[in-house]
Amino acid sequence: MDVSVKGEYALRAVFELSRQGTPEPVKIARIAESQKIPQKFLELILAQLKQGGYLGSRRGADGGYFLARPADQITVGDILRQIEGTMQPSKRPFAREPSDSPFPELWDRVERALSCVVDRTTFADLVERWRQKRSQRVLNWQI
Amino acid sequence: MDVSVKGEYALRAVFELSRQGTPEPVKIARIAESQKIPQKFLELILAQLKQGGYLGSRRGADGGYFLARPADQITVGDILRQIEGTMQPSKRPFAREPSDSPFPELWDRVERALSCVVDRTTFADLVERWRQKRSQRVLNWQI
DNA sequence: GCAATCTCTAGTAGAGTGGTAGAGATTGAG
DNA sequence: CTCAATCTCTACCACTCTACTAGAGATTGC
Repeated sequence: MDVSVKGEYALRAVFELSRQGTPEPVKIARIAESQKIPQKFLELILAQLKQGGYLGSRRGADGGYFLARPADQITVGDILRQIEGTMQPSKRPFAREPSDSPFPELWDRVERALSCVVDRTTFADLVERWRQKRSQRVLNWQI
Repeated sequence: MDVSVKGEYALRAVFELSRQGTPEPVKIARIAESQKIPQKFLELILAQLKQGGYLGSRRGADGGYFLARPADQITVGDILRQIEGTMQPSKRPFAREPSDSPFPELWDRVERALSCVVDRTTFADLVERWRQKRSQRVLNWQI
């Protein structure tokens, strides 16, 4: 019942791109450094996110990655599903399981509860919360 | 973001014990057969659930496992946490992560949403729903 | 042309998953 | 007391997955 490191890296990378807010491409090396992600691993992750249509890229000098759509139209759930495959708590065939088992319904409830959080949280939300928390901290600093 | 086969086996085993409702011990072999779980694997799982205080056992002829407390006082979350260790979506130290990351708060929300389902669903609930669904089916059958 | 960048294919060490095997301890019945 | 049935404990193992790393190739901007 957990998120892989790869999934977390993906979220942090998209967060990093959302935070800039610019349409300018950001280099992999820069994302890797500022989010402390192994660069070669990040390359694979970003390619997968592009594959899913969440990111775009440009090669060559001045190349890099950028959001394929505005940050308020990409959710945490989008990214997690793209990277982790699914978010159903139990995705087994289980042909052996008696057909009147109470568990499929349970997994349904779990998935809906999960969805309420991850599919309603966009990266614009994350950036906003992060800015608020940061300004709060700076305020305390100044007092 | 999924539940291991071991976790599912544990839930099904506890469900099986809850379903009987009797204080009589049930043999491992019987649970294994009726829930289609490899017996030797189930032995390990049941021992772990006993360790957690959810089950009791008796050895020898007429031995077996039984619920250590009433089915309405054991939740799905109890069993999953005992078997899977935790249910926090991200349980990494991540000392490298900047301290103002928006993700710890996100994981908190996810965990609370998850908890709303699994920590409020007891095995008594599961048995009740299962009985209702079954009686519904029998009704349709008879028409 | 050439340097900087993304892209594609492979490989890989180590941990985790889903079991299996077998001897030992405990209990109830006769 | 003995025996059979059962739980208990320790070990082992094949396979998959995770979290990377390596390196050559394709584009682009200057």
